[in-house]
Amino acid sequence: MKLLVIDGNSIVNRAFYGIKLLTTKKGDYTNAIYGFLNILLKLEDMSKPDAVAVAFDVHAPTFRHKMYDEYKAGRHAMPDELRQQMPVLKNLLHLLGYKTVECEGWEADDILGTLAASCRENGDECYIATGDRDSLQLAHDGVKVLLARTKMGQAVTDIYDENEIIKEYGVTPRGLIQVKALQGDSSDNIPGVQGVGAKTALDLIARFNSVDEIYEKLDELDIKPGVKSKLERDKEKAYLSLKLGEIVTDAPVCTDINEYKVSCEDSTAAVVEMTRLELYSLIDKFNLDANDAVLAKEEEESRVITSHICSDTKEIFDEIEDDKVYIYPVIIDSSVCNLLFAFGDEIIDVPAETAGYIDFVKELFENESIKKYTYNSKYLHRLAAENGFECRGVEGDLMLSAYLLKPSDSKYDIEHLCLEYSVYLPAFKNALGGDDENIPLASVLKQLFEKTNALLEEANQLSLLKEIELPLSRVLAKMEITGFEVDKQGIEAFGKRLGARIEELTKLIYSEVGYEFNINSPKQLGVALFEDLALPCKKKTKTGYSTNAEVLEGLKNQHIVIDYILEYRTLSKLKSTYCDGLLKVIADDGRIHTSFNQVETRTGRISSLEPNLQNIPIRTELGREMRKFFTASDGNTLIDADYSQIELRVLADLSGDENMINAFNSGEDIHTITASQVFNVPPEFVTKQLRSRAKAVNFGIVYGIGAFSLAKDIGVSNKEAREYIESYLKHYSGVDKYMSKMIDLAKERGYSETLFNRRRYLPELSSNNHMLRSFGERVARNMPIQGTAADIIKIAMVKVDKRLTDENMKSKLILQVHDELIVEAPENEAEKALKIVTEEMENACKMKVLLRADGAIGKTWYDAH
DNA sequence: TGATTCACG
DNA sequence: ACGTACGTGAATCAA
Repeated sequence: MKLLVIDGNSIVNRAFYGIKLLTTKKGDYTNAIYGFLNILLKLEDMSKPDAVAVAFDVHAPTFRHKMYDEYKAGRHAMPDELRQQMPVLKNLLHLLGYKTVECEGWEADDILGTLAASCRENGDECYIATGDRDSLQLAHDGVKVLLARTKMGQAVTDIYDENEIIKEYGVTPRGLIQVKALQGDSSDNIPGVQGVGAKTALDLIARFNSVDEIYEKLDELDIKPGVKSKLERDKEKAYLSLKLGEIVTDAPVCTDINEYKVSCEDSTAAVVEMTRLELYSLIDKFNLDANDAVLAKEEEESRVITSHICSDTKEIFDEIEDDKVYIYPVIIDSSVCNLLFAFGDEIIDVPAETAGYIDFVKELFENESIKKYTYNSKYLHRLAAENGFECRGVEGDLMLSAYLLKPSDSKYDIEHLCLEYSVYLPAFKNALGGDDENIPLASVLKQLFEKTNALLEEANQLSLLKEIELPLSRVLAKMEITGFEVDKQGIEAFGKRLGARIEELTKLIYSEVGYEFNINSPKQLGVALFEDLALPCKKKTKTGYSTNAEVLEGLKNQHIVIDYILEYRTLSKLKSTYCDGLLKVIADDGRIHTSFNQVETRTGRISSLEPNLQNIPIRTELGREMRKFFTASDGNTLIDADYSQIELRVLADLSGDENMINAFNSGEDIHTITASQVFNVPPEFVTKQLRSRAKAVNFGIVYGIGAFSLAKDIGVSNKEAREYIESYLKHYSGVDKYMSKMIDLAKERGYSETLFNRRRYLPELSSNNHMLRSFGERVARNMPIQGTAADIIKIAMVKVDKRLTDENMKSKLILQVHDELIVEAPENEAEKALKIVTEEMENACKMKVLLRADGAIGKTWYDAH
């Protein structure tokens, strides 16, 4: 028997970069798919195998992720154009009857090694197809390597067997492993012997066969003294490298050749997919019949997705089977939407203007036993809440499912999900020639739910979805609709006051600089300060001088204009973002209705937009004034409760550090205790300055600290900062161990996760780029903490809402700011509401440390916080 | 559209 | 040798 094993990632890369971008008419990229299949045919032709296995890496490159611009450098990420093709290619391979092999935590390399070893054992022949020369070491006995490479712009594939390798390199394939052990390989983190490069290593092994033999009689061998001393020095490294470079042969994959026999069971499906991808030439090459596609197309056309506009809403209830219904809301504006109902291939459109629409929606929504599967459940809850009823029985929300599976994606629309989860998105055609693009979107809901649910179950995330995110979407909907009352006149007056002072400052700045310019333009400001006023420039940005507050602070005593500019900046920010910005979004009811985005952050926090109510000023007294305009409406008060040190408490719990747990349970101030321990002084001698430094260290630990940044933050030397961190980790040794464990675990699994199984994939961890990898490590330390805290307050929100409802209260949650909840309560309920909020926050979940929430009551946000 | 700046936890 | 703490959203300028 003969097995062909293909290094899928390596070959698909060759295909992608070797062929110019091709797309279908619709715009889907196909060049990697086209190239891969052509190479596959060529490889089969060369090796004439009885069976074929295509190995892929599961992790790093296939996960899309957002990243900061400064980390964009380096070639770590698979480009989007290629990434999109991966699931399509894998699907097509399956349709053609090929088996793919993937194994979480194992690289394609490991799979190649394992299959090659198994063939050798069983006396089977094996061809390894790859573009990576590292795999040459696998070639011996019946194992040959098909090396794909580019020679003078032409793709060629060379067959390497043992003799061929000896001819080219002068060493055996096993020798190549020895060479690598001496030479090292930075991309695989193999150290090698420092100072020994490819040439020396090859020469040594060609003459003396192996690392072992070299070290056995190092003294007697004819080796240059310089090289000899290097070898002596790095002996341990050489042996470590040998071990690291060892080929894995025990990946848990199927090694039964018979399982890899190619058998295409549904050639029609393959032809249809190739037709959809417009890869017509491949149909012939794979000996498929293009007529299949024509026939299938005819069939496809005969089972067109039909839709009709609902004439009588009773029809919907008649169609519902098994009490399940798939609803796709087509949002017209914030309070109007059409509902598309998907029943098999049939779509029923219920436009908002349908007679009795609201009554129908009410009847459907209030019936808890009809299980709703939808996309954007928050919108369904808004529709209900706006009309004074509830939407019950929501069991699924594709947007939330997709977010939990891949929180780093930026878009979760149905088109993207179909690509991601290999669901065919049919084009819509109806008898009337309509072209409502929403119809096919609705028609694939069921398939997408099937795929995503299986994945959620695999990731243990179903309870996170059902017990936290789904109930939360209803709470968020209600909060959006309730909104936050503001004092419009107050904001206007404040804005005018700011405007007057800004004008004064503008004139002062012009007269100091000597001419008029746009103070808001960092570019013009930079020229004014650093060229015309000749102030010393300390920092530059990509595009010119840096003029941020930190730089300006440093120039404060050099010129009076700096003070004017700093004040100008502060005031114009306040005016434009907060006064003018908020005035624009006050609704007719005198309230501000923010939108909460439940699928944005990569840590599990929610975000607030249009307007963002999570960044209303508080740190300076002037900015804090803004909060006086956020008010309770007539007869009501505001309850504001916030968690005390939730992230550090979460860290204490997750790390199980006894010292930190005791610190919290003692009830003393955590920063003071930390200061006392880190700086080795009794608690009563901890000065304000020491406490504030300890506080910075505490924060830094949560963020994945570096000495440099800590030093900058608290204004001490680099060395001192390093000592603080060391001392901290010595006193909180559980934290130290925990942090290392988090990084190792994330590297091993490819993601980090919270206490409630929220995941964040970290492809950065396997990057060769130092900056990027360090970033991944900091995130691996921070995400479980920030994410668990986010999970906890979400649980608290669901519980608070439930208590307020169950106890028939009029009090309502209106805002969340990460560790803070705000409730608007009738005056006579205030005390009770305060008790409920703090109680539910503190009892959201059981931890090794107590969770503490402090609450207050006030007429305005300013007073209540 | 991307870069810069700054508001929050 | 390298650059430097986690997570967001909005306003503004400049191309």
